[in-house]
Amino acid sequence: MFGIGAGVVEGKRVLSRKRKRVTLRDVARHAGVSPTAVSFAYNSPHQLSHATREHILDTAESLGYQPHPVARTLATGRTNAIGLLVPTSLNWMLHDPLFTHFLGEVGAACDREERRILLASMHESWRHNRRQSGEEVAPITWLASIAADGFLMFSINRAHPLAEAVQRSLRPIVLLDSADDLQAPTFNIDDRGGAYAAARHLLAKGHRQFAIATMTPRRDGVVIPSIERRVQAFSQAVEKAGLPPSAVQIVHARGVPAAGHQSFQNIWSLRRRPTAVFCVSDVRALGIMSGARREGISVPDDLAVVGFGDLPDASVSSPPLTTVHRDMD
Amino acid sequence: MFGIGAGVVEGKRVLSRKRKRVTLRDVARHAGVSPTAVSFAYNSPHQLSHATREHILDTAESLGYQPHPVARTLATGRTNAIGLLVPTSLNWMLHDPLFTHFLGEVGAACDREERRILLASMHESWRHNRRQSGEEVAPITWLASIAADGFLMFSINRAHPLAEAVQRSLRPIVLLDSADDLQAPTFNIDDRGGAYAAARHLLAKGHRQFAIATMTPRRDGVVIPSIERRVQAFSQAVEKAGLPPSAVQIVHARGVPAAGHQSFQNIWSLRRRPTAVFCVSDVRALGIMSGARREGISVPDDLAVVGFGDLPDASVSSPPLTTVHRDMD
DNA sequence: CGCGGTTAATTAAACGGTTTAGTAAACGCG
DNA sequence: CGCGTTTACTAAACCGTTTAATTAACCGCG
Repeated sequence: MFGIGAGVVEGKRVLSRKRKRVTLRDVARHAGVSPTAVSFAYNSPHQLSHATREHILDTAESLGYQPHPVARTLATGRTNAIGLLVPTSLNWMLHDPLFTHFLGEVGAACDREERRILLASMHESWRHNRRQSGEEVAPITWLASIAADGFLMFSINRAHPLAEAVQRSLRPIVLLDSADDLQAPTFNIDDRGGAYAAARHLLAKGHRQFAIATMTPRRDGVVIPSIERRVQAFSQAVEKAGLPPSAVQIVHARGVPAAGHQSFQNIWSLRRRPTAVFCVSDVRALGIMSGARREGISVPDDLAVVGFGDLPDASVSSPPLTTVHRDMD
Repeated sequence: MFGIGAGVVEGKRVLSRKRKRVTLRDVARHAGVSPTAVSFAYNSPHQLSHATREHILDTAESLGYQPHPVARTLATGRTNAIGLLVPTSLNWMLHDPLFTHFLGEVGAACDREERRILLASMHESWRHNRRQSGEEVAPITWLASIAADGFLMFSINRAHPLAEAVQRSLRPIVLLDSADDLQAPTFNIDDRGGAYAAARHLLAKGHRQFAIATMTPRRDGVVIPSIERRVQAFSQAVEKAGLPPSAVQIVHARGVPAAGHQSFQNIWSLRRRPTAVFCVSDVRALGIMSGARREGISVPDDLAVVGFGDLPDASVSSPPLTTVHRDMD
């Protein structure tokens, strides 16, 4: 326990360490002020004299100091990130044009106010964990592990295992494209109304035999609510018009829009050949129209095709939609 | 300074405070062990006897304890997030099918290993900051403010103001869709090769007058490299074949794919009417084909249309592409 | 000169974990 | 029994900030 000995050891350490991070304290020491002063220089300049502030900032720059975002977060409680929670793999989500649209808007809103988006998908991570550790991660724990100030949840409804945990969370939540039965602000697109209008339109034109072109369902039964609502609303509208359930046939298409030709053939070869097709999205409709024409089938004479315009530049053929342009709190 | 007095005050506080977070220390106190032991119970079970560990975990659960992710990060240095840096607003980025594809793949890779994606766009935030505070944020500072273990940079090339700062960063970096002149691992798609092949194909078929259908350029001059490369390579291939620069006309289209009709008309009404169109993406090609047919123009007899298949389910009409399926380190 | 009131800067206590070094008890072994 | 090793656990330092409470200095005023 010799003072000098300790000093030497410390000196050696500093030299031997690869690249020690420059901390706020280092700046303070070099500038001959207290750590608090350095913090003030960045966060509340009015507490410092102009000269001191300048001096501190100069020192900081010459040392190459960069504030540590995580330490700052720990002290302030603010992350500057909002968590975007999606029910399945991103991979799959990006097929949903509604999601893409929302993601874009949220992104714009975020970098307008110097925030970031933290993307987390809840599906895969649960499965993974269960397998690896043998212990299932509770939804609430999973949620707690995400360093975000608030959450945006896409396509979560009451049935989702996370729904309950979310309520108990103390952080603010906004739901996107969800059944609005959770106690939180919600933004949706008028899927039902749009699909319903499309059906009315086609019925008015005299069509009596329909096909719905939608996505191939996942094996695990996870659905995309917006798509689901469109399919249901369309079917219901037809049923309400007094037609039998067989008047609507649902056709699944692999990919969009490239597989349009295949999609069309699936539709065209149905036992009860439809006179009109309702597509759950516009790209899908374009693919099918293109496929039809390659076969020499005239649209809309031989086959009427209606899309769903969920993109900002809403298409010609689509029923109206309630567009949502809102940024987050 | 009365012991009892202090106790009362503390008691009052605990009651009055809204909802104090349960910390690791609280668990330790209730379980009658040291904080270290609690930490061990979660992070290195082998250091504890089975009985103690169980006891600690039970106590933790009964108290509703959840580890604080930020504190953990501060102590360990690991964020479990990778930063995905994009050059412009997300809004705009999502128009790039290549980006969407990558984003999906990265997302899948991430939730495979319990990680998250932190999305940050560098363009808007800089502009914003400059205006607000009067002081420009240095790229290096901006980079340092992102709490991520490593970075994925999309469409960054040497000209970008961030490029230099990135090199100096101590965190690992992977470049996506970039000019490969930075010292880092890179993943690209063969844009040049694909576009070149498309041009050769059309030339071989006898076409001599072309149009390129691409995106409307941004006012601020920011470009999408992958798209840019395709346009350039196509033009070069035509030029190399001995045709004059006027043999290639570039047409900008507003939206995809809905605006296909408008796009087609723009092309068809060109002074030198082309016999073939090269589209920088597949959806665009579909839109234009659809527009052409509405006007009774036959594809490919009157007008040949070629797309660029950058989606996983590569289309019929597209030249081959180098597909990339790699997850991150 | 003594007294409030600013201003400029400091001290010390959070924030909530991890990790190194260390200790006491139990264990193995000749 | 003496000695080295393992086991189970703890004390204290650390990660890098913010912020409430406090002090020192200076100013004008009656």
